[in-house]
Amino acid sequence: MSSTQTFFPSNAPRGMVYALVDCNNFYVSCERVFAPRLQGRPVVVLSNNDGCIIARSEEAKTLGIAMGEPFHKREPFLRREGVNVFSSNYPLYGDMSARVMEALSRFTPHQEIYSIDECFLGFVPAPDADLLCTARHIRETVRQWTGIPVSVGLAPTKTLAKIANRCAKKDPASKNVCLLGDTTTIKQTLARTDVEDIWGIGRRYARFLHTRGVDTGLDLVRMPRDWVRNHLTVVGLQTVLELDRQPCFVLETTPAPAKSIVCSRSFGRRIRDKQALGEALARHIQRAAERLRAKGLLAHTVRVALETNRFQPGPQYAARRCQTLFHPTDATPALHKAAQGLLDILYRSGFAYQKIGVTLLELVPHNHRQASLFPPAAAETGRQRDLMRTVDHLNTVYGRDTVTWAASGLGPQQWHMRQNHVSPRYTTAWDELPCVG
DNA sequence: TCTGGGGTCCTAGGACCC
DNA sequence: TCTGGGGTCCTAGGACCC
Repeated sequence: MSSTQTFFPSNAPRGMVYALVDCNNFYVSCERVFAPRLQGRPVVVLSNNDGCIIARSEEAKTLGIAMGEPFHKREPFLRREGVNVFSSNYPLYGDMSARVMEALSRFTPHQEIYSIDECFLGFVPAPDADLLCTARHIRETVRQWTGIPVSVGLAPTKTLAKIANRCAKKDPASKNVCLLGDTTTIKQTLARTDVEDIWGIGRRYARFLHTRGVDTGLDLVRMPRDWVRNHLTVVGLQTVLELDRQPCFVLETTPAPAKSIVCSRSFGRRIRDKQALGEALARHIQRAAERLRAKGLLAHTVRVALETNRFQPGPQYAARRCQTLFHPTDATPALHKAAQGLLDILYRSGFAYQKIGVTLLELVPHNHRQASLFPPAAAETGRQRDLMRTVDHLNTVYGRDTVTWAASGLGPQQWHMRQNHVSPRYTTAWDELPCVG
């Protein structure tokens, strides 16, 4: 890549127009749909384990509550200010997300669901007025159908669409819709955008860039390409090209197959005992295997990671280790056996553990089982598959963990996570009805 | 007492092979 | 005195995202 500048060429061809639709304060908005009394009041939603604050209403932001703050440090303040606090309720948010995405799919066949609360849409180029009209229509439709407010940013690349979306959210005059179309507008906007607010520039890169006097998007796009490549890797280079209106990130309309499945949780309180760690690990394996089967995949490698609380003073311990299986599998018992073997190797007595996690790697589609010199007996895998299918079916119909493995513990679970402020599963609570008994 | 979880990608360095 | 070089695989670590 040469360092020749292609800084806003006046004859740049116009390709697709990208829209980024982002739900405003999504988790908070979901809670508000079912509790309208929360409108206009400060609301926060906590991470798993009630650890950090991960979503804030505008009113909560105004109170000076930051993203990612530890809940326990802020709890007295939140109480004093009368802030409404919710544990995260992913079944609810997932369901609301699906409704939003369904509404968006009506506007174009070019849709990339980027995250639980964000979606890229692709449109053919059109006059600015028409694009803005479509954006407003999207906003109204989603609000009407789901109750969720969204912002829409439009631009010639995904990275610029992200910036446009940010403008749509921040500038009240925009009414949550913003188009970055012509060169002048893009340039002016980049000059007002700090590098840390650019998609792909995280905290570390931002700090580095500031030390070099690169403070805004406009500063960044003016840097020599080789310099960017050397200091920010090829990914950073793509980001810079995108700021320069050259699309590098295309619309991924079909989701790529998963490459890994992680299941990992902090404990509600510290665990010293290997038996309890084993039970928590067994539970993670169960979850991970369920997700693996739901995706129609087999895992070839299992990884277990174990760690103590890195925020505590004194000696801490963290370790992880993989085991590759002889045959890829989606059977809970085989994955469980591998994971427990890894725990035996990793466990050190005398530590207070904070977290254990499992990762399934080298995932392959289950119908593409690689030809093996020593294939597992067909009858055996058939029986196992039937068993797993039955377990998954029962758990789907009668609720999570209706059928479970003894290895995950039958007594009270000292490792269970905290979740003290959870709202009802308004839209998916059927699996908790008393008739299940 | 209490600091999330689930992902992806890139790079560097070591081991090993020919 | 001289001590290759290129390819691949693996792992760890670092960076980013939501």
